[in-house]
Amino acid sequence: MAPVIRTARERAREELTLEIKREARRQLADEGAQRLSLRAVARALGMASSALYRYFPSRDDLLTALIIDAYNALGDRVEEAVAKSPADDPRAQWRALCHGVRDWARENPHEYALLFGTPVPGYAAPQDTIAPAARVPLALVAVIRGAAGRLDLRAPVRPLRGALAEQTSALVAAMAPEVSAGVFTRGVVAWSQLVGMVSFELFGHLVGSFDPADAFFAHTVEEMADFVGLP
Amino acid sequence: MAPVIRTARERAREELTLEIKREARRQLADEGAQRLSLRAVARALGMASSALYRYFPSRDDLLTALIIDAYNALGDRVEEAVAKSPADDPRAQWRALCHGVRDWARENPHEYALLFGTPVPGYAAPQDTIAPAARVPLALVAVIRGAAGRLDLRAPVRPLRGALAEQTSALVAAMAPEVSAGVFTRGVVAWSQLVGMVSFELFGHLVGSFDPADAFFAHTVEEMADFVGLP
DNA sequence: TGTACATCAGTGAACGCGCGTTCACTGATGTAC
DNA sequence: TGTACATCAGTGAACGCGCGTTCACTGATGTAC
Repeated sequence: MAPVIRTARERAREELTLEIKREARRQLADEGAQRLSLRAVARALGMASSALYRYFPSRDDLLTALIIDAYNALGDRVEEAVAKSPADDPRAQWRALCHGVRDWARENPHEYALLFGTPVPGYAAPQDTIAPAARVPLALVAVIRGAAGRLDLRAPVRPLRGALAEQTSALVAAMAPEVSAGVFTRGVVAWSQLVGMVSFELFGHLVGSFDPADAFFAHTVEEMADFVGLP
Repeated sequence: MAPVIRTARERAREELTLEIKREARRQLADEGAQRLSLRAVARALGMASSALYRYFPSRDDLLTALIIDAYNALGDRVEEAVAKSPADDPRAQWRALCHGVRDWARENPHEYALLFGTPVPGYAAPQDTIAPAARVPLALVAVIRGAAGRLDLRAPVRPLRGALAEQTSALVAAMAPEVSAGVFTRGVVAWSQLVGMVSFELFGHLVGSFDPADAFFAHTVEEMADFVGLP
C-alpha cells in the first residue's frame, strides 16, 4: 500500500526539513548554539516563524537534530579516515582517528562545542543521540581490538580495583572481549585526553604556550599510542 | 594624602561590588553563564538595573570578574590541597591537585563550565584573566619540578621535533629549567587529560560507561602519575 | 476520469516575556576654604 | 567648626530589540468512491 514513489508533499517535506537544518547549521557555525533562533532560521528561509513548527515541534527538537547530524558528520569523517589506513596498522589507524577528530573540530568549531563543550542549559539529550555519539568511541575500541595480541605496553597497567573492575569488565565483555580490562581503560583515558586537548586548542587554553598546536598534537598522538600499547 | 581609613562611600562601594558578584555567582550556579542577566541580579538585590552600571560598565565586565574569581577559587583550592600534601611526595601532591580540581568542579559545575567549557560567544578574555588562569598549571609544574632528578619514566619519552622543540624549550627555560622538555610536555598532556576527564564526567559523556566516575578517576590519576614519571 | 472530502503546509497576528543600555534627575556624601 | 560646591550612587522611564510558541485561517495537495 505504501507507494514507492513519494508524493509531492512528501518530497517537499523532506527537502524543506533538510533546508531548515542546513540553514540552522549555518547559523550555528556563525554564532554558536546559544544564539541559534527559530525566528532567524525562518527569516533566512523567507517563511513565517510559525511554519517551522510543522517540521520541528520546538527549538530543542531542532537542536537535537543538529546534535545528531553533528555526531554523524564527525563519525563519518573518523570512520572514513580509519578505513583508509592500512588494515594491519593500528597505530596508523589511531593517528587517523585523532587527526580526523581534530580536523573536523577545527573546521566545525561550534558544532564541536555543541557536542563536547558546555551542555545547553535546560536541554536534556534524548535517547536518539546515544548511538551517533558512540561512533567515535566505538571506532577507537575497534582500533584497539585490531591490535589485540600484539600490544606493546612499556609501562605496566595498574590493576583495576572494586567498582572500576566491575564497570570495566561489563564494558569489555560487551564491546571488546579480546582486550584486557587495563588496556581498555587506557583507551578511555586516551579518548578523554584527545577531547581535552582539542578543547584546549579550540577554547583558547593553549594561547601563549602550545599555539599553534599542530606539533604538540602530533607528538601527543604518538605518546598516547605508546600509552595504549599500539604496535 | 590617601586616607588609611576608607570613607563610608568607599566601604559601601566595596561591599556592594562584592554583593553584586555574590548574587551573580549564585545565579550562575543556578542557571549557567548564558542565562546570567544584569536585570535579574539587580532585581534580586532590590536595585534598579541601571544602578549596576555604577559598578560594572557592562555585562561582559561582570562576567570577566566572575571568571577571574572562579579561576582564583579553583587556584586557592588546588594550591591548598597541594600544600597540605607531604613536601617530598610528588605523587601525593599530584593526587591532591587532581582531586582538588575534580572536587571543585563537581561542587561548582557551572563555574567550571565557564572556565573550561564552550567560550561565551562574543566574549574575549581580557589580559586580567591570564594570571589567575595560570595558577593550576603552575601548581602542576611545581609538582613536577619538585620531582626533578628522581623521575621514573617506565616508557621512554619520544623526542620532540621542530616547532614543538622550540615551543617547549622556551617554556621550560622560563618555568622549569630543571625539568626535561619531554617530561614537561607529558605534564601538559596530563593536564589536558585531567580537564578532558572532568569535562566528560560533568558534561555527561560517561553516562552508561564509567558513571559514577570515582573509581575510574582515581585509577587514571595514578596512571597519569606513572606517565609523567612521578615517584 | 471526475467529484467530494480530508489532510496538511504555510500565513500573519498576537501573547507574554526578557534583555542590555542610556539618560536626565534627585539626594546623599565628601572636600576645600 | 560651618558653609558652598563638587562628586557620586541610585532612580525610573524609555529605547529598541529579539525570542518561543499558539491559534484561527486559507489554499493547495492527496484520497476514496
